[in-house]
Amino acid sequence: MCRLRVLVDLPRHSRLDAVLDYLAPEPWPAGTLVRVPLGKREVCGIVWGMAETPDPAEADGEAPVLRSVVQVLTDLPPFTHGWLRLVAFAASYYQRSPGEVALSALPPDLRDLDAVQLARRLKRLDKALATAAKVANAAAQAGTPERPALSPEQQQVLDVLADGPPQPSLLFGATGSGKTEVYLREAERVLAAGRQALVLVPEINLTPQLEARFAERFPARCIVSLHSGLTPAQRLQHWLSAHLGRADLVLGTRMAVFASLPRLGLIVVDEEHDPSYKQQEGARYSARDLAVWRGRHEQVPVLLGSATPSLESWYNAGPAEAGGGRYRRLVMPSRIGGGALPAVRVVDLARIAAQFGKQALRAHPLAPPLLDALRERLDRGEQSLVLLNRRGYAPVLHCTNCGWKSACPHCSAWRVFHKLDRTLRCHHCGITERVPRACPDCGDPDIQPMGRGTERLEEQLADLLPGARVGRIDADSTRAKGSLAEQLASVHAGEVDVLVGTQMVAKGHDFRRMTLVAAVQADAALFSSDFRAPERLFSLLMQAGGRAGRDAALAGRSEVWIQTWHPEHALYAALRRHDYEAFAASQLAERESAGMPPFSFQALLRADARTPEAALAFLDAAALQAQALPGAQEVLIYPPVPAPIHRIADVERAQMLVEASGRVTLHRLLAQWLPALQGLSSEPATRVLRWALDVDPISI
DNA sequence: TCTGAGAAGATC
DNA sequence: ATCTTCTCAGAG
Repeated sequence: MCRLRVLVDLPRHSRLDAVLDYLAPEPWPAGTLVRVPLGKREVCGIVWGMAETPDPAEADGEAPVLRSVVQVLTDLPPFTHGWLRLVAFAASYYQRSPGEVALSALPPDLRDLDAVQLARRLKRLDKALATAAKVANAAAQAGTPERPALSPEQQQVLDVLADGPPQPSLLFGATGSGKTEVYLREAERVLAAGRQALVLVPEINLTPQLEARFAERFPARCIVSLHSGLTPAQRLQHWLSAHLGRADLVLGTRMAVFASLPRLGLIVVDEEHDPSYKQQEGARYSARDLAVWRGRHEQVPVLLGSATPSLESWYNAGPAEAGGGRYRRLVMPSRIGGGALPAVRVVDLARIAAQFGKQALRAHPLAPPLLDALRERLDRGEQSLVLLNRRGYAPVLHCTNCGWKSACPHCSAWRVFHKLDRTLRCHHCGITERVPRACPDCGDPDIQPMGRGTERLEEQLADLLPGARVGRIDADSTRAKGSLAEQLASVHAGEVDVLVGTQMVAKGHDFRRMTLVAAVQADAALFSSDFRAPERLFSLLMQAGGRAGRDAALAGRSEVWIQTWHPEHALYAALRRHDYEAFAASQLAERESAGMPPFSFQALLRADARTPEAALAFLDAAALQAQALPGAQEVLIYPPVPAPIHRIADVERAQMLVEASGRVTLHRLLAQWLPALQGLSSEPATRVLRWALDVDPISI
């Protein structure tokens, strides 16, 4: 008999570390999948290692009586050492149990399978792969697909990438500069060497088109996707193909960073700046950061691509003297085909108001010159995109008589008016009600929408541009499965002249005949309390601008219009010149003088409770604990504050920021703090509904 | 006294 | 997380 240390899915705050000891008749290597008894249940576990002594129960009666492993899933090769190390690192860095990290990285279906069911699935997978291989072979016979000639910049980047030991690189390439072609060539090199490539994208929506491009380029290869939009069975099949080394290319969202890849040879993180790479619940990991770590430790190149890199990455790719030097910086400033970047026009709303009267601006959502520009596109048969990052008809309704507003009864937020189904919906807790006929407070029937969302903008544009076909793409219009693809296809087919959309259309989609992109209400982010808001705005506008003039022939007359009350703002000035570098430099200078990331490292402790007092009391007590820990002098603990939206679904949320100048300092404190926090949450005086620690938070 | 919701405790 | 045991209020 030997003792196996096994990872099971237990959250960290159960004082066990989610590594439990079990007996097995023979030893199994780390990474082996097993089924073990846990309380009254039988659960999936992963062998983490062998325990030192054979069985302490024999030596001393105090030790727990060990239970036996029920089943070993021998049909599945064990996880690689590299994968296990990734799990261990992620668990310790983000302060979760390795069991939770490991098990939540598996497809849910896999966790429920016993050996017999697994064998059946594997057989079916084998058949499916054999059929796919036949198709692939036939495709390969038909000849190798044509590859576009490389631009000098692409060639140069690829030359650098081919040179030297594997390392992380930041590919800073303008929209339309052909970053995807670089990914394809790098993948080609790696595949030819018999390795697997992992490609991460920020959103599920972006997988189909990228998958199509890879499939077109590598018709003989097995390509699978990995994201939460797959059916459980698909997800298991795709995951298994990767784990068995049968899939050559794995394309997925942040969860895919944990894909088991025995022959991993390359990791690409496309749009690396995108906040979606940060997991916002459970183990709050950054898939981009884990990708970099994984690449380093598996000695595999990591390619981070973006036209507007995160300031963290930009800094890391900067000169070593300035604290960077961690990533290689690769630059592709020009668009493929020599197309110019669209001209950026900043519309000063104050001047428009002076010129046309405030009334005109109130009645019309768009400044008259912008409206003219839209008409111009319409006359030429070109398309326009009008961006508004707010869905629904109006963000709030109000009563003109008594001042009532459509507050959500459960959240500290307004309910949004959706005209299509005449509802008031809270975008935070989801509560949906019919719009009242009259003011619920005073009975006055005159309740009016305030502000505007995409629905209203769509309606107003249809009014202002008679004859134009106005379409709208946002989370509401694409709720049904497949409807986003359908609507995008209709835009591509030229069935829409003016497209209204939220940020979901600003990302990645290629609209060939689009020559105008307008952001009508961008200013809010300029004065947000979140220090990352300007970075996100710049990136959104840059990316949106990248939708315009993708067709080199039309690039010359492509424009980005931005309506603002603050035309002098440095962000817009940099945007006008397409000058990310200047923007980044000014932001970094600001961050440095304020001691904010990337010049410091942060963690955010969040607490949810029934009352704001309880949430704050927990955090206050937590702060006292932290201050008593060794090394606390090197860590800055901010006072607890209510969250930006302090109440959601009748739960009060508060948070407390902790900051240190070094990763190690911060980490040392967190590691000691966590057990103490567990103690706090079991004391009546500081009891909360939930608490969570967010390491490297991206929204504060 | 009985019952059931919710808290507390354990999981190798 | 999930399952069991405990505990205390309110019904019978």
